[in-house]
Amino acid sequence: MRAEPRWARRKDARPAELRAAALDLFVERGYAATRLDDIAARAGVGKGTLYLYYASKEDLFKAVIREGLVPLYEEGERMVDVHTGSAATLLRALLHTWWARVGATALGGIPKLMIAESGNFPEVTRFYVEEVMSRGMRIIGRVLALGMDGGEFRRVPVEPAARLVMSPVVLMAVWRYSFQCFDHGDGDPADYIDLHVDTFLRGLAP
Amino acid sequence: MRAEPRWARRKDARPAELRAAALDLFVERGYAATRLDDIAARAGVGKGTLYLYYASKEDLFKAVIREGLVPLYEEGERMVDVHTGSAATLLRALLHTWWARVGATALGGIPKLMIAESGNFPEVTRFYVEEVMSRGMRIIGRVLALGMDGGEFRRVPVEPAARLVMSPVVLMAVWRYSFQCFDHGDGDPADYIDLHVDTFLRGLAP
Amino acid sequence: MRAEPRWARRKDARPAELRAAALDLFVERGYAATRLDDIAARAGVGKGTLYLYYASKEDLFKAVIREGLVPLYEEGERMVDVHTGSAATLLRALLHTWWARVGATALGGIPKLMIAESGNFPEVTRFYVEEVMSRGMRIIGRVLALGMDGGEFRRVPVEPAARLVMSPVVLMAVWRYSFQCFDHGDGDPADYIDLHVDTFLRGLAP
Amino acid sequence: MRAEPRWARRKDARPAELRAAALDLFVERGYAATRLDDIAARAGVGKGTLYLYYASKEDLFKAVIREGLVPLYEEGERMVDVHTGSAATLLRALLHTWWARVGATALGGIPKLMIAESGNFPEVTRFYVEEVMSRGMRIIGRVLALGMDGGEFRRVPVEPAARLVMSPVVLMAVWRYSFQCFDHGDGDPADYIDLHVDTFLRGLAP
DNA sequence: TATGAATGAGCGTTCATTCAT
DNA sequence: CATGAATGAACGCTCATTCAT
Repeated sequence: MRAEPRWARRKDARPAELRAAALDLFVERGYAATRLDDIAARAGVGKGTLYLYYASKEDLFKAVIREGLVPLYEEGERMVDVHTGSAATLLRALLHTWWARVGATALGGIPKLMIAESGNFPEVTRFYVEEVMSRGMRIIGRVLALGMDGGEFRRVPVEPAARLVMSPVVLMAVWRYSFQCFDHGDGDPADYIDLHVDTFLRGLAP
Repeated sequence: MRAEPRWARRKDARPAELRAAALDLFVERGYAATRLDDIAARAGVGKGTLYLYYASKEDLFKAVIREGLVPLYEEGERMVDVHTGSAATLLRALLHTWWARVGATALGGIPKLMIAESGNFPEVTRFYVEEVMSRGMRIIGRVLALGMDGGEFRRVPVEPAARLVMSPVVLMAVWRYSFQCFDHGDGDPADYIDLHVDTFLRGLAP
Repeated sequence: MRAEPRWARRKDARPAELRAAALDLFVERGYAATRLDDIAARAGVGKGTLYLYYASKEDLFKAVIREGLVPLYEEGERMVDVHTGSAATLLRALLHTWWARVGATALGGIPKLMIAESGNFPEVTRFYVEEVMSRGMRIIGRVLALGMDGGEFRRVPVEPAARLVMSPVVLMAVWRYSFQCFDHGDGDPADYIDLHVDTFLRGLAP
Repeated sequence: MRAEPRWARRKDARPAELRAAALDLFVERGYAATRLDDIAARAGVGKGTLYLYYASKEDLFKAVIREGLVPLYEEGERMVDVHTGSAATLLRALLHTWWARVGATALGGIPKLMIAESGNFPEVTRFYVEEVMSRGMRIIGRVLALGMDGGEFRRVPVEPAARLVMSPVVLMAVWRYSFQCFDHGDGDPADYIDLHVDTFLRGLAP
């Protein structure tokens, strides 16, 4: 009388599958324009099944945001914790890693999604700002402070500078989901990031 | 011997008033979540009045985008045409002007709006990409090319570099409409732009 | 200081012009599907002008019905009053006259219109039934009674027989406005009426 | 061990129930003046349920027409196929049957409905003319030809004669739904049909 | 657990009616 | 008299949510 492993596995995986389907469609069409029917269909379940895992459409949206990026940022913090080389190297690594883990994956849609829906979900927006955005900025800020303290960078206000660092990669991720199909001129994201880091590091030279 | 009937003035001004009200609400809530009732109420007219000027909600949305930024970009092009000083000065002036005319005004919501709704309006997205975004990039690109040709900047690929220039200010405008109320740490936008230009110009020094 | 004759003439003619425009459109599209804008446009006046002559759409509809056929039926009654020849000849003349004056003109749409809208306008339907339909039946009935009294026709119940007489021509008028464009097989209405009268009179031979 | 779920039975029966409710109201008030709320209420379902079976109000209307009379006309054709007695007997039987199956039932409203709405639904009007009206005429026409070929009737043009046969019964059905409540003088429909057939057959005697 | 038929509140849109000109 | 801009009640249609199976 074993439990059925196949079903059990599906049952455990369901929430993540549902969130993945929801994220895809929310990012593509926006929250309001996405029908639960479509999310259910994309996840390969019936419409009612959604309600076994999430109490409402809004609840599903919140879960998409909450479960999305937080784990990755913990990894980012560890990267800074254990780093021993130059701040410049770390900065470059962090941006490339962010792109590989977020910008180039479906998670890259989350910033676009939050930008679009912030006005309608104050509670989850506060969560996103505090637990994701600010946290990311703090990671970058730590690296900048490290470099400035070590004489590697000239002194600039940390928080605005951290925004300068993140802006190009965040906006590239956002554009990727918004204008990619109409914008035929983009080269390799890695090259773009390197150009950005090169220029920024020169700009920060003491 | 009246100068002109009150109505005529209203009739001429109405479309712009309606677009302004629509832009405010579209930016705040997103296209789908904005009710025409609310747009009409904010514009101080009845719901049916909207349909005297725009054939549908979609039509109104398109007008908001189409009539919004194009005139300003023509002005930007003229700024480059007539400029005589250094490319660095021009670049700084363009960004500050963009912020004053777009980022700090209601028009600053248009990038956020297009980011959010691009998936649902391919036609107007194409327009926005071609007539607004690409045009803005071309303006910046001309300045960068100017500086590189004049030995003021080191040689870098123009198009990605133009993106780097615009990213922080565009994203600041987007954030202003999305996360401002939750993000208590931002300083003066002008300072932020100056920090960006300073760093970027140093980074581009030959 | 004469009154302006042109205007005065227009002013007097307006109600009839408006009713004519309304009849055309009511017959073509039905009452509910006809917009007052269209009626006004067809009559060549502004939308508000309609309300100078008729208090509401419903009022206009009632006028269309009330002013439409009544005068013609008075003429029909006189035809019977003054007739001296055989009942058969009179019957044939009445049907041909009805077709010429009603069936073949715009007035032929009134039966279709009343059939369609009777459920929504009980008051005007009662008027139509009593002042138009029943009156027409009474005219035909008088002719039949004349023929039966004179030994020209065999005795049959007058009222149902009168309906039999009118049915083909009324239905032809109705079809003309409903199915004409899809029904390519109809010959000359006059031949149809003659066939009807011939057959009916034979059928009524003593 | 249930035979079948209650829902399945309902699901199969629903379309016919909805069409029946729609026919009643369309006939009573006309297409435009009938609200979907009322149709749903009469069918005992919620408003949204309609859209599970018909894509739009127009679609429902078309189904009402398409599914309404066609099966009956197939039966009519079989009656002619298998008949062996006189054409006169067959003609009388066909009219009485038509009245019993169509004129006296809710289906009798369909001719009224098509008359009223033909202008707004060209496509379904074409269907009705070709698959219902013309087909009915052809059935009657076959009987007339039969009688003429057998020497039972004198020779007359078949198509107009078929219209003469149908006009009184069709118009009686139409009137039943339009003027019944205001027209207090009608006797037994069967008597009316008999009078019609008697007269018409005498009129067609060789 | 999973389903999808059923629901009805909500919104985009239309159009008869009003009224300032 | 005549106009047409403005209005808002009304209706077709959608879709998040429920619940019997």
